[in-house]
Amino acid sequence: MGRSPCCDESGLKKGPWTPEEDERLLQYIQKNGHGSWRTLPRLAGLNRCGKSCRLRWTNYLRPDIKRGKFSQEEEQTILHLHSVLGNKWSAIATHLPGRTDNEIKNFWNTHLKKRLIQMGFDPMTHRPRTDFFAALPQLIALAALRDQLAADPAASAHLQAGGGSAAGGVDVAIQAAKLQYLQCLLQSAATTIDGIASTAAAGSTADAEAAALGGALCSPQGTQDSTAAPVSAASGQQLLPSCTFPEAPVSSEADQGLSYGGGAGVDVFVCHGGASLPPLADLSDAANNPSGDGCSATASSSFGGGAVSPLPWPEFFPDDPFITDFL
DNA sequence: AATGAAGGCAACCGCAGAAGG
DNA sequence: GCCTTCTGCGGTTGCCTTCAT
Repeated sequence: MGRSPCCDESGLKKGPWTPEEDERLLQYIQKNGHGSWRTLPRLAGLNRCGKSCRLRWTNYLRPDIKRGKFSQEEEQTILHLHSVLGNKWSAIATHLPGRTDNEIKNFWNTHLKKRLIQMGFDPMTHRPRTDFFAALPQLIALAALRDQLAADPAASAHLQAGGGSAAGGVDVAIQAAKLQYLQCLLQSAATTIDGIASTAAAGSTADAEAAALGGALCSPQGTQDSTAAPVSAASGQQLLPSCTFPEAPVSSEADQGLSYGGGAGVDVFVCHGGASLPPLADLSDAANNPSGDGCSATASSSFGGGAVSPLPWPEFFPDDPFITDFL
């Protein structure tokens, strides 16, 4: 209860630690253990409060502390655990031997958080930004696609050939695109559901990561960059080698853009990019996979036992056949 | 070379929960 | 059951370094 009085005491030194202080604290703890942090400074002959000593020890002097840059694996772990645990830095730190909560927190605030924001993700939910107008360009792009496919025999032929289905290739492709967009919307709407998380990072560098994730975002770029999605799917699977599939097996097709994580004892559904809407160039593949993309069947089941929640948006454009087709 | 901006990190502050009397 | 003390955690700040102009 209440605030610790130790740091309120006047006359105690604050600010950066000197090498002499470090040495004194280190030697004392190595010899006696830290025991009571409150009494430690006096016993060790340090003019610091116990809190400051504890912080210095846990964040800097502890012998098992790992220094240097975070590895890709560590980065992945942080992203994944943060998506599950939120800002529970100490809990995250327990999964990263040698890293302190402070270090992880700093790394998050200075690197990962900014990167997620740049990629259009909400750093708290790890999901694409949920405002409707942000998704509007994609809606428009899909509507345009429908018109274009209907008007372009070459594209239709391509889709029919690639789709492998003799009947209604264009329609199937459009339906698949619609389905994927719907899933995008649904997933955006599900941001408040606890326990649902996504690992956002994939790729070996920030730029590669951005590119990879950008392909999976519900954004105009995501729908038009024909190279992004494969990178996303591939890297997403590569970089989460320890991910498990606690609920249901997922087919390799459906697995694209998906991964599961069981960190911290929590079964977590993870969908890269929140809604792996593939680029439009992949529509033939989408048509091959009538269940939609990797966020389809398992996604809806993860959002509450398979029942899809009612859309929150129909009131915005109830008369648009493109939307009502979904309902 | 000088200066300002931005980034990165160590440390502090204050709150909350656990433990003990 | 209440109060006090201690510990741990997360948010924030401020300093130092690096980069750009």
